[in-house]
Amino acid sequence: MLKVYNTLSRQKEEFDPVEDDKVRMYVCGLTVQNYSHLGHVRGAINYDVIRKYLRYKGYKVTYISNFTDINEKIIARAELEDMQPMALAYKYTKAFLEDLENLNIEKADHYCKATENIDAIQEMVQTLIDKGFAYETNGNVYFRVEEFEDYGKLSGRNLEEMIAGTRKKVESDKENPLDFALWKKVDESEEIAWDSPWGRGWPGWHIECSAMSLKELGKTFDIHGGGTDLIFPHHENEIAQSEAYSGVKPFVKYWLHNGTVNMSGDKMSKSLGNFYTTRELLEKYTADQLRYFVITKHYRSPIEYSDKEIESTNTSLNKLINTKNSLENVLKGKYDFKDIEKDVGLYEKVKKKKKEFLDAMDDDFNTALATGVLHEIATEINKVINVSNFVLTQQLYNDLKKVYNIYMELVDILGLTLQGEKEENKSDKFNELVNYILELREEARENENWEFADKLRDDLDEMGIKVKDTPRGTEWEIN
RNA sequence: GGCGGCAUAGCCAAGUGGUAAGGCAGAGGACUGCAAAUCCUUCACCGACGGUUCAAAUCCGUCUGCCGCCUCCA
Repeated sequence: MLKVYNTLSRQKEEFDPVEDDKVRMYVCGLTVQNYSHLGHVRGAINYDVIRKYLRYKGYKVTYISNFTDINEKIIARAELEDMQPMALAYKYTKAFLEDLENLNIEKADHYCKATENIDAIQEMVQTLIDKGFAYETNGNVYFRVEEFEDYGKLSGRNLEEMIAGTRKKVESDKENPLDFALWKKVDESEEIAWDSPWGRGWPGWHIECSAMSLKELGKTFDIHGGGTDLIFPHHENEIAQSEAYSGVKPFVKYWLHNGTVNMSGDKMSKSLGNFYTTRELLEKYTADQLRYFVITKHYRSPIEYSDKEIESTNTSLNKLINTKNSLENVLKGKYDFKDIEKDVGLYEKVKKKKKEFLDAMDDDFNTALATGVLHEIATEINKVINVSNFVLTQQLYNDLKKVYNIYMELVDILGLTLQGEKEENKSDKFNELVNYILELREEARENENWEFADKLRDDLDEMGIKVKDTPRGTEWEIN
């Protein structure tokens, strides 16, 4: 039974979607004003795994995400880069989609953009005004938070306290300092703006997500995800305007929030400037390495990024890769079967571990625990195939094949490939050549010409080809 | 100041009532011509102080420290 931690109730709840076999989820995307960074990627990886696991559980998952492609930040950045705002938004939208591709993160089923949903947004704003939940003043439209009795239910705040705690007096045309903008008037000189019943302007930040998720997923959908830093005000406001608009509660059944990525003690963010872009990271690390770094921590915990830590998890990941490679080498069938009775019970052990893995995932997507189980499986496999007296029987071969399938099935859920860094460089000719060199080395070893044998190995190593004399014979890989 | 969260070995990190998964680093050993890979062994008085309980890392209280949000943020 799957349990998920719901920010709304602040506890784990049994997952029970609106429709039995379907899951509709919406994940807040980003403002496409710059290249994405690890903070965005962390969330994207978390929800990618969640989506994969839900699908594994048999749900048909609809995954929607968005791009905020018009606001002050985009305009400001466009000026900086001397581009048209729309062109800038396009540039970084494209860049982000490329990043996802390079990270082996599945694309959303549909991405919506604020600028393509102005009509839906305006319709929503107008309805909120008609219902008395919003008011227009001086070309701005604000949501009247006091009209919405549940305001604060997601973030655990109440209006009185918040008003009392308001830091400074904002002189504005709002009735209440906590009222938030649904529609923002913009200066006449602004090239990009839309006409509306309230004057030329832009959508407020929160309204786009409400309008688009309602449009794509309906008045009540299952999962809404985003970073913990979006709980207030963004998601709080989404609830208020969505439920006020539709009259249907709840807007979302399960609110999921992933932790932030910190660096040197502070949240990695564009405004603080302490971030690595995804592109920078991908120059140094593989998609698997970044993903593994992320999923060895629980999705709700904050992560402290450091090069040292990611190097350490890379070593850990290598063990999983090595196990896969060794297993594949065995299954390639170049070993003769010995006709003896020998059941090492590997398959049974791995089946048990698989259940542990799935239990971990059922417990609020505990990928940290699950990867631990994966390591235990790898150790069990290594114990069988990496021994000096390795004997392959038909029965063991069959078991290893089943075990391999389980191993990769679980690895797939996590979205890992366990591909070595440059597997694609292995062409047939290349394989042939390396194997030929290793034959020469084998001859040298038989003649105890260690010097030459080691030279071949060292030279190959320098070219990035690692040679290993395993109990099963010599194997090699690119790294 | 308000709201929320966290504090587990040198480091990272699971674990929410029955005396601590996993990984990195370290130490010792096995295997190897030497390596690499792999395996085995070893490595925690669970921030402090009280309380509840037969039993607490796990529940309650106080304290200390850290983080997020309250302004744009994944």
